[in-house]
Amino acid sequence: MTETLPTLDQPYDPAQVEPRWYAFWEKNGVFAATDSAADARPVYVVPMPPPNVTGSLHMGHAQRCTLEDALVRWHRMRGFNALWQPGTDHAGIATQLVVERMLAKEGKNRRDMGREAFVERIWQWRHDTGDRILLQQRILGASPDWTRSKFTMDPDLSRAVTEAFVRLHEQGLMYRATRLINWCPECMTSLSDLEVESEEGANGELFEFAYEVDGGGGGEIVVATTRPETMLGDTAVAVHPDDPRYTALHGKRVKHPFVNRTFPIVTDAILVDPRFGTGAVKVTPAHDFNDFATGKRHGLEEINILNLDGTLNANAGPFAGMDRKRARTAVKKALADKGLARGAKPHVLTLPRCQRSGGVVEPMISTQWFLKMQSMAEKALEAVHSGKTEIVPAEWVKTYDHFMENIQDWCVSRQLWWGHQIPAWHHADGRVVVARERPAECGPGWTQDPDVLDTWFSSALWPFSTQGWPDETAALKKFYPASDLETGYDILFFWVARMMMMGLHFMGEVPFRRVLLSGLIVDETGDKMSKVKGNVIDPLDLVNGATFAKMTPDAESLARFKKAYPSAAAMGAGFPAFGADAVRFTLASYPPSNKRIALAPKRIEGNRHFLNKIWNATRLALELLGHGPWVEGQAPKTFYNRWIRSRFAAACETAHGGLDSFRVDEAVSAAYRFFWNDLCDWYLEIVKPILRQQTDGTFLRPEQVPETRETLAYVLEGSLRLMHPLMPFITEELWQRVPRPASRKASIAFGPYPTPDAEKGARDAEVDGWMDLLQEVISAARTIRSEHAIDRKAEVPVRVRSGDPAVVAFLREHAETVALLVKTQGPPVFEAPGGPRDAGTTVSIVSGKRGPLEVLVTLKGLVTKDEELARIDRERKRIEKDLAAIEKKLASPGFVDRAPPEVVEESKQQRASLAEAKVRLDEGRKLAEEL
RNA sequence: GGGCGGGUAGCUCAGUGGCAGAGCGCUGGCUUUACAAGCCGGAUGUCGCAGGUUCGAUACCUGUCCCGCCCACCA
Repeated sequence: MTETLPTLDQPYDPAQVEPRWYAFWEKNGVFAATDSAADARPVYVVPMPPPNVTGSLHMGHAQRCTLEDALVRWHRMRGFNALWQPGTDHAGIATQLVVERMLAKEGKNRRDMGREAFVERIWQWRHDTGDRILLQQRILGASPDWTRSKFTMDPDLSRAVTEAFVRLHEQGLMYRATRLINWCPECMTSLSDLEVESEEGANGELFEFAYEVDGGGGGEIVVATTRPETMLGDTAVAVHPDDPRYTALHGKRVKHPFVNRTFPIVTDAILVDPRFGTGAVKVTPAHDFNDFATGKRHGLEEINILNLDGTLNANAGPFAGMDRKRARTAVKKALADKGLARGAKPHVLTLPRCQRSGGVVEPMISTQWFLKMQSMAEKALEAVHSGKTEIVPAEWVKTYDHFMENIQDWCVSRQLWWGHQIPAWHHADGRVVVARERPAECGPGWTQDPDVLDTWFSSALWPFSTQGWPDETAALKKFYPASDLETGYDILFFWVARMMMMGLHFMGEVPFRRVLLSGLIVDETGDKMSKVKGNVIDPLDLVNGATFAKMTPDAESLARFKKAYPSAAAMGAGFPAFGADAVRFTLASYPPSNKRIALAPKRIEGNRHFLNKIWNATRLALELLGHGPWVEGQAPKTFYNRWIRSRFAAACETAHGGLDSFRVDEAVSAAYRFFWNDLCDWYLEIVKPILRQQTDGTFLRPEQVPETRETLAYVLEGSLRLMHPLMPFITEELWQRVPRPASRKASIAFGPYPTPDAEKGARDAEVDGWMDLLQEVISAARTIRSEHAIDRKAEVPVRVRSGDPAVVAFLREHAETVALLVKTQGPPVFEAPGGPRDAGTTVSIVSGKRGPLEVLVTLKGLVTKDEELARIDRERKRIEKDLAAIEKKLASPGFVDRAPPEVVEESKQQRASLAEAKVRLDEGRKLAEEL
């Protein structure tokens, strides 16, 4: 493989790298899971939330791909039989609406076409576009087992739906009932409670009008309403029993002004709040949930005034045929004409809207199929409380509980054509038969229920319907329950909760062991992405690059877009091709506790730079390593090699902990910091001259070369494996070129993953501590150079003094490194404090655990007296501030007695060190004055 | 009305009962043969506000003010 790879002398270009590897993985069967009982590997299963079959990839999908792929690849590399179950959802209303809109553009509608032709048309469309999203997932590097891909309307999954429905019916949980439901006149279907969204803060008005009291004697009762047209369905006026204003009217009737009927004034303490409005409430049992309940309490008539399309029906008398919106105006005018209007005031209300169409939802009395939820919800509640399923982050448990505890029966029937038709047959005489197939006795005179099931009904079965249920397949045995379910919190009720209930009900076991809930991706200013707002970013535009002109049709929308993404506005004409890895790495870097994830394109750019760093570091390493596998992983003896192995081990530990606890962001930052800050900034810089065997007298350490090569090869190959779940493409590309043990398989995706256990032996706190000290010395000297603007090429004498002989000895050993990284004149000198100090020597104090270190740099002639004095004063100020803080702490009553001894000890040490540092600095100041 | 989350650097966000962090931005220097998509430095914070617990609070508790989200039938 290595021979055929292009050379690395080109700058990293994801477009040249990424497409090559996907086919390679598929060819090598990387994604395949096996349901063979003989396979003894531990199983890891993640059901992918099935995207809408006709949809195209959005930021949320990209996030799903990123997080789930990271978890799946991580397990796969650790030797799990990992199944990421892919598939698509038929998305009932959403799909039907889209196709209806397409038809409308052609001047057609589904009613003219007829059900069969319409459904055929959707199948055709699905056939044309249904794979688009699957291809897009591949571009992101997703690694599900495609051979097991399912669609919710596949024959086997449809069979599972029917089976579930029939069983629920047999068990008395699925029933048909006539009650008030949510109706969307635009979609012309019923909705579940969850599909109704409330638009808060809508501006409406509270309209008041009078009903004449019937039976002579005049008198009236004034009611208030936000929906005046519903008065056509009024069948009572309710007042509070204790309201003295209306006592005289109890038991009387009022006359309807437009239709020929009268209805009672009833007393109801539940419905009526005497302080609100006029204290008298019009009651419309057929079009309001409160009024419906009131009607039941008082035995009121329920008069439906609406047709299914939202126009008024014959019960509306003179207003019949009008649209509900026009009817509202007309009713108000008619009331005014009759002298019954009593004014209106602005009123802020909450409007129920259809999740899909956005239309205002009307409560309507209707006969529908319902699923009893309470007993199922109780089991689902228990499963989380007993820990059978863990919700991560745990803060969602309360939300889950609240939903389950207050759950209402689920209206599952929809008056749509696209979906699973309900397996029930009706006879004209009212008989209903529910069966798996059309029963023989249902001959002529019987018709199948025309309704289809809520799309979420089939989704709720996903963890087991995809594995062959109701048959007892090997896959079902192997892959149920799933291990982790990852999804956005927005479908916790729609999907997760219902899977919990259905899984427990049909399988007698939770559908997954953990639920991992992620935040929602929003624009950079925190607003939800929406086409209307013009702030939607297509993830593939980030992967492949796109001009803003392409993404926004006109100048106005471009301006809106740039406002939504300030950091993108600075990118010029558009997004460069960041590549899938950079997008993924960025999406993985947000902690899941973040409910809203503000997508900052600049952050992707930063991570794209990180990929470049990996690319170039690997180029350098390959140059330093030459050929041949040196990756043995034996414990190194040399200081720097021990240090980088220790750092690598720490990174592995953090990454493992992060991935294990669904803190992928922690794995991301551990990898980033290790690779860039430890490996590139320090280790490679130090090791470069050793491996190049520079012959200028420094770093000629032939005995260290083999071990250093081995270590460099080890951490390089290891860190590529460490990062592979997070950025699969670049790691594969580079891994295929780096020296690696012969035991490795064809792809990095086969692992193994560098585990903390394997690396544990390399952790070395003492080495880490010494390296910290060395880094501080070097930084201090560099800072002096930088502050005095010493030319890069100029060499300066450096002298470091410490009262700790061990420190002096250590630094002497690493004199070459200091010389290299600081650029000293000759070898730096390390000595005990108290020696003479030349005029023109500038000093910086590092006050560490082992007492202060004086870093002296002689700058005679390169620095003025004033500059040096100013610098020393700044440093003195810092030290004084720290010293004051620590003295305050030590002086605070009780600290010495109550704080843990090691904290007290450390503080005392710090105080001593700082105090000494101050003395040294003052000495330095005296000398500087002599400049 | 109930519930949840957030308020930390100019921006996007980590974080911890013991000296406030990252990326981006800003800024000084540097084209040093892995990388200028880079390297070496630097500046920047009443950790929303007020109390409390504590030897010690940005962190824990209470209250409060903003912001966002979810649930709920107030005409």
